[in-house]
Amino acid sequence: MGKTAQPRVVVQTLSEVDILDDGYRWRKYGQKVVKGNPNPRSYYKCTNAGCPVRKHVERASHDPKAVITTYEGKHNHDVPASRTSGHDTGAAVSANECTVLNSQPSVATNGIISTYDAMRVISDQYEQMEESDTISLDLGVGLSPRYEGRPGEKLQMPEPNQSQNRDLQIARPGCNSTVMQPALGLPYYGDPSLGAESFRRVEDTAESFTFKTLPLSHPSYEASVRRLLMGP
DNA sequence: CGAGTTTGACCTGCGC
DNA sequence: GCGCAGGTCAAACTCG
Repeated sequence: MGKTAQPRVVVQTLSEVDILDDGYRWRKYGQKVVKGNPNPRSYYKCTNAGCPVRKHVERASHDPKAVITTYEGKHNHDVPASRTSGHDTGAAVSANECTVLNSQPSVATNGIISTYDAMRVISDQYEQMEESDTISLDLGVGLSPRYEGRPGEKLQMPEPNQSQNRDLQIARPGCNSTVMQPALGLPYYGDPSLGAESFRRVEDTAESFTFKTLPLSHPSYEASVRRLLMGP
């Protein structure tokens, strides 16, 4: 009973880079090939002294662009100063309500939302959740180079299913609008070795969140984050 | 020179 | 009880 069930956050990102800048500093401590996935999984610890948070990062087996990052534990410190600039996410969510945010104005610039932002929201949620809760985040990152530098442009995703994901949605289970949408064009959801497994767990463990954000031009990802942090 | 990564070995939990 | 798979450790190495 007195188990230290750490909150778990699953972030699913479409990106060609697997390192997501969530504002914290991480040290890699291992890498392992897991069964059912040809891509190795990397293990990271937060480098902050005394911070127990760990994360592992792996690519979905059938979509090289899909990166699944799982955070375990909760940061007991603030984000490193060099990475913070007191930017306002404008994405505060009431933990007790079903909320759907559109990734627009204050949250996203040019339809871009950063993992950092998402994590801030998640962090917020943490505060209100019991331990052992699991949060699922789904960050779809716009990949097509053709979007880059085209703010305000209507984004036409090659795959129609992805275009449905353009909203950032936060939903609480217990509300009937819980957003658990395996169908939303994320192939790895259907992969028994990944999605199904983790989501089954989500279901019997406790509450879960699904976060969907979209367009994010990955090569300029850091720049985007910086833009978000510092403003134009 | 220090911080971070790489990589193989080791440990542990779980299913058969 | 055994074997497999996932997770962690730690020494060697790399890079800024």
